[in-house]
Amino acid sequence: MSKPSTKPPSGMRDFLPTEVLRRRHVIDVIVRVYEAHGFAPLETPSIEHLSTLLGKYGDEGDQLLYRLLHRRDALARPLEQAAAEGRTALESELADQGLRYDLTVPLARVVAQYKDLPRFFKRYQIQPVWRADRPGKGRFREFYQCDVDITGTTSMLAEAEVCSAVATVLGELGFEQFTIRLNHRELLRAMIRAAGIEEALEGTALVAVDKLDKIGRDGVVAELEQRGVASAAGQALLDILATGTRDNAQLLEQLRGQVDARGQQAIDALAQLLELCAHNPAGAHLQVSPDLARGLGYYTGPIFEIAVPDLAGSLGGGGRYDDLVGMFGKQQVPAVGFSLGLERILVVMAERDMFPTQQFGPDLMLCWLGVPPAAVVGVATQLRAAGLAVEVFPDQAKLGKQLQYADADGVKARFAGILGDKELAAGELTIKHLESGRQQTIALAQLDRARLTALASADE
RNA sequence: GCGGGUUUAGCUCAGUCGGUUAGAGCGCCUGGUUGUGGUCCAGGAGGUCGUGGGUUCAAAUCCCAUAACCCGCCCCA
Repeated sequence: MSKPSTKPPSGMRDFLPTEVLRRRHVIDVIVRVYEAHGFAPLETPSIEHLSTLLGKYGDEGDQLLYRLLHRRDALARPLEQAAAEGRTALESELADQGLRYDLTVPLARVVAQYKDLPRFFKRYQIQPVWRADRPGKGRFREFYQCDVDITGTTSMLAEAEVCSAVATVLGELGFEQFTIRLNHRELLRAMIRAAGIEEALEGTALVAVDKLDKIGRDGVVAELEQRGVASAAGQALLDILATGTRDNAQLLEQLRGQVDARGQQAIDALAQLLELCAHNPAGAHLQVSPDLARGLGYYTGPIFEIAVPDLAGSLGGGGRYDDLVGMFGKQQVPAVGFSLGLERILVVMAERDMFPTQQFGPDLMLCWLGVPPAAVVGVATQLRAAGLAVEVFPDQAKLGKQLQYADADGVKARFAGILGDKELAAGELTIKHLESGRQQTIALAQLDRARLTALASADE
């Protein structure tokens, strides 16, 4: 029998210590900023009922859901049944659970389930999601999303708050050039109506529009035609979308003249959001983008997407979804949210070398020779009680080997503590600063974090 | 799902026209005698050459298939 592969499955990754520290650095910033905006943490299970997940993301999304087979008898029964009937078992007979595809749908489920949540439920959620997608650059089958959402209000203040949160995060991480592209689902619909495209083709039109910056104007017209949209209507739609100017207010006014009353309402909403964001960190990054469509099916109002130069995909996206909670219960609860893609952020930060140099490794590696192991354990315990992060060298070895290990890549203790029979007898420890090599012997009782810090800075 | 590329030691990679025992650098281990690492010196371990077939006296090298990974496209965070 051949040995199992030691690689993780395609699109999934192991995170070794340095990588975990980088991820943690980013997550720490996100948590701090989200909490500073008044969001509370939420966690939900990795697994949801398929009925919760299906039909929320569009056909593509349904295809990409990881499904979990029934266990034991529940799996065997439908297989036997189908075999007896001379057919293949249906997917729906074999699975009724799946891995979550995003964090928005679980939130909607939670809001529908717990009726005593605050009237405005502001939650953030940082957890992995799974998509049975083909992996690529910055694209994985298991990846983290970092969502902020506000439920219970249709106020544009909620949009402004989630935009503020993500813009602040990116700013604190060191991103300067990023754009929050902004559009409105109802404005898109109005533009499609104005172009004379029938309502049944609205969905396909949206998908095609979303590709504008990739396949170009002719490509979109071709794709629209292929899917039954008359060339003239396609051209008309693109003419509206091409309404172009960098100035957001001016752009909205130009669009206003081309759409009906409902479209104008959407424009009013966007104008109001821009006005609010003029007073928060998002304002400087917002760019009205009539061609922004976004794939997910559940958006109803403003939609956002974060673009940075030199990354094909986005760093995150979001929007308003006033009907999603209602799909789980009788009550309609409006909601808006924004999601940051952790791995996308990490990919760009790695490319641009945006990580601060991170201190890791213990404060002190306890190296010992000629003393009983029980004494080593005792000293380590005493030092930890004094607030130091202490690692003990586990084996009996020459002092040189112990020091070498203490300073090795992936270990990187700041100090070595040398415990020999002399130190033990005197109740002392020889402290060696590994970077400079300087050392001195100090009474154990006097060792604490402050003393070590003083030792380190004395060397500089 | 489509096109292109890669696959040889833990890592980065050489390997000629097919030719004996497959190499280097880094890393790792041991030693250079006592309780002091990073430099230096000497030695050592570690490879089914992605996998399976084929051609050949002989295959890391040529041919076919297959898998994994990477880069584009599509789609998304």
